[in-house]
Amino acid sequence: MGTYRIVIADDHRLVRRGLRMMIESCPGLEVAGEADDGLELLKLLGRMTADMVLLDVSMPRLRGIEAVSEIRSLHPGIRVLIVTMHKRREYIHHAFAAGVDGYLLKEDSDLELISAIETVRRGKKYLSPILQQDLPEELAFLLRRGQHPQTAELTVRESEVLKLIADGTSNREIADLLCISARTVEHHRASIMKKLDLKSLADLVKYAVRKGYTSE
Amino acid sequence: MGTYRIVIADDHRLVRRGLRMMIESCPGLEVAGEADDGLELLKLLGRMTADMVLLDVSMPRLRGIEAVSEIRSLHPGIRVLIVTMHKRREYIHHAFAAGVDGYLLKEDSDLELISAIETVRRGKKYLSPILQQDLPEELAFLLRRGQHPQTAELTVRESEVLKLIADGTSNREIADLLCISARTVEHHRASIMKKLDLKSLADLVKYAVRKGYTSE
DNA sequence: TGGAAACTAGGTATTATTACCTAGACACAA
DNA sequence: TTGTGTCTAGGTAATAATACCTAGTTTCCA
Repeated sequence: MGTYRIVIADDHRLVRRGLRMMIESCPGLEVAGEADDGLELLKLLGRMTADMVLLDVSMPRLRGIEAVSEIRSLHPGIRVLIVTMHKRREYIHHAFAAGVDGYLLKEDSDLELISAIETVRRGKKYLSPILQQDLPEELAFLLRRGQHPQTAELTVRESEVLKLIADGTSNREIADLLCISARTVEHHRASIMKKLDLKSLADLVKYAVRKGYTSE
Repeated sequence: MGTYRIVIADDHRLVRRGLRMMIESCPGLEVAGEADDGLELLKLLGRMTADMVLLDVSMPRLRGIEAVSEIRSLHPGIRVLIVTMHKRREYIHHAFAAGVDGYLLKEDSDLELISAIETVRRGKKYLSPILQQDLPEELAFLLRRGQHPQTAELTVRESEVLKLIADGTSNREIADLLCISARTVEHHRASIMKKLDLKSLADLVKYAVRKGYTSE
């Protein structure tokens, strides 16, 4: 049997090049291809075989996390290891919910990269040691079982409120627009923050922008 | 005379590692040290000699661009090459205004990296070929002369405050971080809103994200 | 050597947000 | 039918932000 074939998907060529050098310095591992966004990756996987994908979650066009679902359904045998700069709990949740096998940070060492690849290769879940401190019990529990945690889904009403907040509308104004009391808006707001594990209005706005709730 | 000594400053160890491998595969170049944020970098430069710094502009603590001014005044002989994912014109303006010698993108190739290092080493300005298309005439003109374009309506202090606000830091916390009174932070905040004609915190956060003041 | 701009910080008052509760009406599913 | 979840809305309190002021110090440039 041959070497273990890895595909690298990251929008930065320098980063791909660096990862390739690290991986290929390791006997038994081979970089079978590179893609610079999610669509490229899917095309690539359609015309070649691979054992594992190293995936950055912040790529243009098809975003990493969304690409995972596609890979899962089209190529269920391929293991997916996220390699990213994002440390937010929400990201980790989404990733494992989408079915990834491992989650590594770009601030981890090259030794940790190889360790992550080997762990995932053996069929185990992997999470960067940097993120394992103060891991919520729920996620830790599910990780141990290789199951997927629930992702936070916003209700229709919460989405409406989120959009308005991210547009700079105050609770009072939202209340008038939606013809509900300001207290109810406050309640929705609090629910959103809790569900998404957001600490500040700034986080909420950034989340809304990333997820396309805002017009710009 | 010895090899050309380069220091790498980037908050992601995997990226540093990759850059180091690429640089060290090139005879005559040596990686003399690594730093994972601006403060570390300045400490490092204080106790060793280096010829060039490879700098990511989105590091925590001391942001890359601000670190450049420090390097410029403390170690005027050291060349600074920015290596970043940011393609926005404001970033490039800021960088050259702060006195960097070159600006490379993470999506450039490893060959381009070496080419950039060699160009800057010879005392010439370097800008990633990806960014050279539709370069505004003003910037092109100034680049040819090695002069610095005008930047930003925001002051240095205001930029610091803006970044912190957009990261979800409260006025009270910002005051503690910057060792000034909360009133002063409020003043800066108001100035920012007025200067940029922003109506809400949400607008401010979106502006900060667009302009790259935040890390994500 | 003026003057402008930046950074600092205080006063006062109003408005907004957040953090804790409780709780009724309604829909939908086990 | 008995939950579960959503949407609604109230109480109370503390904390944060905003909108108006004034004003001293420093820094830098014309």
